Order: sequence, then structure tokens, then C-alpha cells
Amino acid sequence: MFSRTFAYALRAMTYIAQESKEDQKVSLDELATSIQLSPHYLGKIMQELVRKGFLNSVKGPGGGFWLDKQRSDITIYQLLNAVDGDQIVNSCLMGRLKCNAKNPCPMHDEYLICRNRLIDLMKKTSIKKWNESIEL
Amino acid sequence: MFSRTFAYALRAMTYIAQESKEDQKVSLDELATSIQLSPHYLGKIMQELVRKGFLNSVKGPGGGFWLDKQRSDITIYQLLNAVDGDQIVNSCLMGRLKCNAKNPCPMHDEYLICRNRLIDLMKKTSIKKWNESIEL
DNA sequence: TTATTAAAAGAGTTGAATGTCTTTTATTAC
DNA sequence: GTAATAAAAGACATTCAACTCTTTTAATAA
Repeated sequence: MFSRTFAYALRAMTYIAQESKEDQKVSLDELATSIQLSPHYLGKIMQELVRKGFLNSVKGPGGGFWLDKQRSDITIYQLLNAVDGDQIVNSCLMGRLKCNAKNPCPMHDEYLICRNRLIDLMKKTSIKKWNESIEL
Repeated sequence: MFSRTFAYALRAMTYIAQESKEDQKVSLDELATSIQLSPHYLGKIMQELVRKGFLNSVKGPGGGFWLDKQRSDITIYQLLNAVDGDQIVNSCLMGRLKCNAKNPCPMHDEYLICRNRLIDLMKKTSIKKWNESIEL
């Protein structure tokens, strides 16, 4: 439903939120090992997340990625939108070109309800909360 | 969320259910024109649907595709499964490799509920019902 | 039985997402 | 300032769904 890149980004944020502080950075290699992804590809994802302000990085010896305390309040919905955009959830489940309240398909209303429930929950779930809820 | 092929298959079944009888078949070209898809690609999709028993076809002059009355009772869920399989709906929304009732993610329960509501409705919606509900 | 029609089959192409490899840039430690 | 470290950047490769084009097979009609 969502992209793999989003899943990787979420796993990476999860790990970094747990393991990093400003004085204890996580290197790309450590991160790549922990989430089982090639460091090259993960590098691109991380680069993009840093650029968009989801976490911090510094180059050089002792460098790496880390997450400020206050940034663990960002939600998985924000992360999803940053990585995948919002086009995914804004189309007819059945692929009808024009499906709307005036001319809905039989799935339309139910899909809207479900979609909104899931989006609401994603908007309420911060990285911090996500981490508190799951066992790795 | 689902494949384009499924959307095309549904549109094709919709058109054929409306326009065909055993003595009034719909040709591939007519169908392709009506749903705005290249006849070659549509041909493959139709071929597969015929092979799987969702509708009938005959070659030659006057040939084409048609849907038996009783086959309009097949559901859009059956069509989806035939085209896309069922793997789509059976994975964690957030892409966790092992997400289950014992070790769920924060989205797990809500997603299960929504997923089941949508699947139930798809199982209840026959091609016939689908056609009665929508305006083209 | 031959020409025509129309689906079936198969080979090839494209584009986007995903993934790999190499080079560059920035930072630190000495 | 030089060597080492580690992220950033960019070029290249792979994969898969989606799509196109060509050939074959089956059915009909005359």
C-alpha cells in the first residue's frame, strides 16, 4: 500500500530514536546493519530525511545521524507524506476515474470512513509513541 | 492500493455485464474503445479472465466476450483475488516484517478492523450489484 | 475450402521504483 | 596541513508492472 522506502524510513527513524543522542550518533553502517539494508540505498533515504528536517547528521569521524528529543514528536503521518506524498490515499479504492460523493461506487463511503480512521491514527502516532508501543 | 489491471478488469466486466448476452457478444475492440485501453493489453487481461472462468469468449466472425446471467453473481472480491492474489491485504500497513496480535504495531488493530470491513463489503458486492449502484 | 474475422499467444519495450557502485565533500584527530 | 572517517552526491544497474507489436489459432460465412 505504501512504498518500501517509507517502511525503511520508519525503521530507520525507530532505531535512531532509540539509540541516538546528540553525543551518541548512529552511523550509516550501524543503521544499515540493524535494519538489514544496503548502506548505499539507506544513505539516499537518510539524506532525504535530513534534507527535509526529520533528523540531524554530521560528516566525519564520530559523525552520523541523531534525533533531537523534540523531533520524536513528529508523526508517522508526517513521515509518510514526506516520503510518499499524499496521492495514495486520495483515489478510489476500485480505481474508478471519477468517484465522488455525487456519483460514488459501492465501496466509496466505507472506504472514506476506513481511510480517515487510519489517517487519524497515523496523525496521532508520534515516533516516540510508536517506539513505546512496539517490541523490535 | 490494488493493481491497475484489477481496475481494468472491473471496468471490462462492468461493461460486458451491461452490454452483452450470449447472442450479443462484445468484441475486444469495442471493449477497448469503451474503457479507453489498448486492445492488445486488454486482450491479455480478458484472456486471463476467460481462462479463470469469469466470462466466456469465442473467436471468429461475430465472436467476442459475454457474461452469463448467473456469472453476474461473482463478487468484486473474487475478481480482485483472481487478478491480484490476496497478499496485498495480508501484510502490515507500516511494512513491519513480523506484525501480529502478540507483537502488534500501533496501527495493527485499527488496520485489521478497516481491512475486514472493506473485504466484507467487497465480498457482498456482486458485479450485478456494482452495476446497479453506479452511473458510468 | 477459402477468405475473413476476432481472440489467443508470444516476444519485445518502457518507465518508475528499487538498489548498487564510485566519487566527492565535510569533519575530526593527530 | 595531512590522513582518516563518514555522510552526500551522482552515475549506473536491476526489476517488475504496464504496455505495444506481431504472429498464430479458431470460428464463421460464402
